[in-house]
Amino acid sequence: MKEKHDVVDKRHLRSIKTKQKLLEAAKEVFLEEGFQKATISQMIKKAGIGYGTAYVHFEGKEEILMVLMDDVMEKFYEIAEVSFFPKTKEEARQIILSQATAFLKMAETERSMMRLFEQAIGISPSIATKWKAIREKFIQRISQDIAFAQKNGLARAKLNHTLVAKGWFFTNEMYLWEIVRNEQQGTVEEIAQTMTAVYTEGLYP
Amino acid sequence: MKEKHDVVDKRHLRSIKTKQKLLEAAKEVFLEEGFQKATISQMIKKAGIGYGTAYVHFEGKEEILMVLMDDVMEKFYEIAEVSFFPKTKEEARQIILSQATAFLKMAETERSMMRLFEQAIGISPSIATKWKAIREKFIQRISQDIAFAQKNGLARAKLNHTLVAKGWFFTNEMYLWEIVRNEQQGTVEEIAQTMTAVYTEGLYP
DNA sequence: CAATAAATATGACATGGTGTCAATATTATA
DNA sequence: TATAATATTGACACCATGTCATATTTATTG
Repeated sequence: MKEKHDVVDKRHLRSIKTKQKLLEAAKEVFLEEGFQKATISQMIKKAGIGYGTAYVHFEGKEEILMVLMDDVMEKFYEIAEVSFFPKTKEEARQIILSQATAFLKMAETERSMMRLFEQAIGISPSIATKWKAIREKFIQRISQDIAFAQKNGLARAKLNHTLVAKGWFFTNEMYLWEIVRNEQQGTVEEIAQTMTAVYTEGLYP
Repeated sequence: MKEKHDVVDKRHLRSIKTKQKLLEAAKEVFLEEGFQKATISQMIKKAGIGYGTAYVHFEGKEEILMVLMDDVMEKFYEIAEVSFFPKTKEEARQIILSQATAFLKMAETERSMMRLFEQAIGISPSIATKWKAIREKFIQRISQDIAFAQKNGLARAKLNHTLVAKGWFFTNEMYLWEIVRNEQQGTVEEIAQTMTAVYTEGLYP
């Protein structure tokens, strides 16, 4: 006798496959058309399923994109997790630089998805919330790092660490979008280096 | 005999008044409903004009908001124009601080309009372009100021002034939106002071 | 192995917004 | 007054959305 929890119902399997077909088709349509212009009709046509079926699996375009964004999100969270225990200003600079570089590199490797994301953030509150969570995560993390450096006498103690963290992340984020849009001048490395230089000199005496 | 260029045609006047009525109604609807939910039907109803009339005067929602944004835009441009000829690091800090404060104050005084603007930027490319122009203006201006300070030996010369300018503006801009959304912690003054402290310490040796 | 139940898929339909355009009304000019 | 130019209008065609009664497929029961 087969174990219930290991085997998937034949019909549940059908459901999963339909959902998968839709997700794949949706991704193509999103990338071809952008978030606004993409329609459910295009997706279901490409997936070879019925119109109403899309609404069985998702509440609408937004939710479909939310799911598609999940693995990109995961990568951002990984970057945010990097540990930070510098003993010198120079060590701090290096850690910060490499984290900033990794962050900005995401814009290049995930450009097409991030482009979609940017459009969607402006349109869909639920997707905006998703991005906001990432922002919070980074800010909280950076804030913590600054507090650590301040306790160790490395960073200027009079500065409000939360405000500094926000400011630093904001610069990173805006550059991220700029790179996503392909509007930046210079390489990611150059940008990261310049940003980091001003920031570390500003924060560490 | 009346001068042609001084007198407005009676019918042209009618046109202008209709347009004006529409703009006023549109502003109300936009503020009540937000950019997305606002519809032409609501606006023409409130303005007491016919549906097609809206499309005679504007190409659509976007263009209406563009016009409504113009005076806010003007104020931003004024802030960008402040002259910058510091002779000491401290003098620079003060000028930068007051400009940053003025910039962030805009978020408070024009909150409702800026909120609309933020939504619209995500949705309408033409409005995004309008904002981008402001951003360019500021960045160009800041960039110039940094170059000036570098020439006078006030600012670290090795830094790419355009990249630094962007980074600095980006922090300002993101805080602006945060304040617009009413999500900020602390007062505008606090934020401006902290941002400016890190920035000037980072840029000026 | 029916018969019945449960889960899944479907597309026609109602709704609501957009932008257009032929017709109408108003104002200017001959 | 007749005619031309300008401005306004709302009905209409179009398109996307989300819902729902119906159909189809799979599971279970006696």
